[in-house]
Amino acid sequence: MGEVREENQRLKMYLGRIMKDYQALQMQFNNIADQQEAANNKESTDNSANNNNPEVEETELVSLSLGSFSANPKIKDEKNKNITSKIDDGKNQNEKQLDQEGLSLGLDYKYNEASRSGATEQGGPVVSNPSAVSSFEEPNKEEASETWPPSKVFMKPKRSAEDEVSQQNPVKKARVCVRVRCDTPTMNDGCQWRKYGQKIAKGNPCPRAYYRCTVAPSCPVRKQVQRCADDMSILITTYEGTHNHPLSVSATAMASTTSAAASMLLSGSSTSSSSGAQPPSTDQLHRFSTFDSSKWNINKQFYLPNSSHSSYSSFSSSNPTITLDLTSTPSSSSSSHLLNKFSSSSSSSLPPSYPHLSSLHYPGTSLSFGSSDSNNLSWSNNNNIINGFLSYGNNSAQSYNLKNQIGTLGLGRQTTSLQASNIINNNVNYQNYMQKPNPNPNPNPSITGTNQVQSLVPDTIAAATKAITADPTFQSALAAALSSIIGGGGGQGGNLINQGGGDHNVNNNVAQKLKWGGDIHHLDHQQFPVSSSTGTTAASFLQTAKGSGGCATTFLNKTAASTNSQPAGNLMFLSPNSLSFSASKSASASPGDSTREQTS
DNA sequence: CGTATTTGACCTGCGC
DNA sequence: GCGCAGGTCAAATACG
Repeated sequence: MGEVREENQRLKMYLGRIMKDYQALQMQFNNIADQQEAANNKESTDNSANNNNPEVEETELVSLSLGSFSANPKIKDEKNKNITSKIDDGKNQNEKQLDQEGLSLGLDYKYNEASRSGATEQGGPVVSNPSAVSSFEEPNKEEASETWPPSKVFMKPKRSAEDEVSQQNPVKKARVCVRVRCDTPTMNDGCQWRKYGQKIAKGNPCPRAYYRCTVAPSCPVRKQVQRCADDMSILITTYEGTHNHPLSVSATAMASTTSAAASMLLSGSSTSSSSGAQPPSTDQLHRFSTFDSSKWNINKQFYLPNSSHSSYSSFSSSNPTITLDLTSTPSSSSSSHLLNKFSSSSSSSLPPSYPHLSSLHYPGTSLSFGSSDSNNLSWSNNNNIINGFLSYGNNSAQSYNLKNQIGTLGLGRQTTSLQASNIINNNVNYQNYMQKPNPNPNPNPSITGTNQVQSLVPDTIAAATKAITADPTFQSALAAALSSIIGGGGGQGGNLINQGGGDHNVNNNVAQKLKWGGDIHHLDHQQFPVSSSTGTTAASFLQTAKGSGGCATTFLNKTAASTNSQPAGNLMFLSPNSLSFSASKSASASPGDSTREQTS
C-alpha cells in the first residue's frame, strides 16, 4: 500500500505536469489556429476569383484526428487536415507548423463530402466532436429509424446533434456477438433471461436458444446463445437491443459492452441512444473508427471468414453485428488473425478516392483477449491528448497503434497489430507509453507535446496481474469493463465520454488510461465528470464473479478479495485530483444484484 | 400453483 | 410465387 501510495503521488505529479504541458500547448495551438484562420480568410479572399474554396478542397480529405481538439470547427478541420498532409499538397505553412507541433492525430476518418451537404441538414455546423460527428452523419434525416428499444421515457427534451445522428439510420438493430469459452449453457452476464425459443440453425448441430430479458417486462433486449459448431467449448452469445431499465452492477458490464459495441457499430445510426438505461454514446466509439458509412452504403456487418466461425456468422446476416471475441487464441497468427476475424465484407465499398483504405476490413471492431506478444489499443478522444490506453497481459512490446476503421482492444498476450492504413500507422504509434519510463518521450514527431503519457508504472503488482491473466473469466470481465469504459457506463446512467450529452463534453479533456499488463489499473479523467455510474460500470467486473455456474462477466473478486476503504467503483475511474493506482481495490462493493442467469 | 422451459406452429424476409 | 431459414409465439410440459 505504501508503494502504491507513493506511486500514486508520483503519478499525480506526472499528471499535473502533463496537464500543464497540455494547457501550454493548447494555448499555443489556439494562437496558431487564430493565425491560421486569419491567413485562411485572406487566402479565401484571394481564391474567390477562382471559385476555388479551400474548404471544399478540404472536404475531400481523409481526416484523421486524435488528441487535442478545439471547439472551433474550423480549427478542427485544419487539425484534421494535418495528418493528411501526405495527401494534401495544398497545405499552408501554418498547417505544417501544426504538424510539427503534433497537435493533430487520429482516426477521424472523415469523408467530408457528407458534411458539405449534411452539416446544414444535420442541424448546424459541425458538432464539436469531429470523431463523433463527422463519420456517420446520415445524409437523410428523413430516414427516421425505428428506435429500439422503443422507450421514449428517457428521451431528452433537447437532443444533441449526436442523438440526432443516432436516430437516423433505419431498420437494422445492432447486434453484439460475444464469443467466450464457457462450459455452462449460458454466460452469466448478470441479467435475467427467459428462454422463449430454440432452433436448430443451419450449419450448426447445436441448437440456438433465444432469450429475452425479464428484468423489466418491456425490456426489448434479447440474446441468442449457441455453441460454436467447431468448438463446443465456445459459447456464442449474441445480444440485441438496449436495456430500458436499470441494471444491476454486474449486469451493467455486459450490457454496456453490448451497448457500446452496438453503438460503435451503428455509430450515428439506428439504435436509440437517448432512451433506456444505457444510452451508448456514439461519440465514444468513434474514437475507434469512424467512417461515413452512410455515404458509401457500407453494410456494417462483420463476419468471420474463418471457417470455424461460420456456424454463427450466418445468423447475423441481416443485422449489423459486432463480435467480441473473448476466446483465447494462443496459436494466433498475430496480426492477421484478428483482422481476419473481424474483417468486413464491405471494404470494397470504399470510395474510389480512398484506395489506400481498400485493404482495410472496415469497419471491423474487436475486443480481443487473446494471448500473444504485443497488444495494441488506442482510442482517441477528441480534445484530448492521449485518451485511452489499455493493455493487458505480458506485453513485451506494446505499441499503441491507431487503427483506421478498426478498433482494437488488445487484451491478451497476443499480437493484435493490424495492418491498417499506412497513414495511420505511420503517424500514430504510441510506443510503450505507460509501460515503462520512456527514454524517448517523443518517438514520433507527429505526436509531440502532451501526446505522451509518460512512464507511469513501476512494477508493483505483477503478481496480481499474472493471477488475473491466468483466469479465463477475466477476459470476458475485462471485455465488459472495457466496453463500459468505451461505451460509457451505460445503464445506470453514465456515458463516460459524453455523459450529459452536451457538446461541451466532448471538449473536455479526458484522459483515460487503463492498463493491466503494466501493473497499474487505472482510468482517470481530466476535466471530465467522473461519474460514479461509470465507475460502477467498470467496477462491476471487478466484483462478484458469483459462482453461479455461468461464465461470469465479473472477475476480480476472485483475485482481489482484499478490500480497503476505497469505495467501490473508484478503482479504475479516478479524477485527476484523486488519481490513484491500485490493482485490486474496490472489490468491496456488494454486487447487490441478481446475477441469476436464468433459473435453471 | 406459479414460473420457466420446451417445442411445434406460425410469421417474415430473402433468394431463386 | 415458392421454398428456405431465422425468429417468435404460445400451448403444453416440467419444475420447485
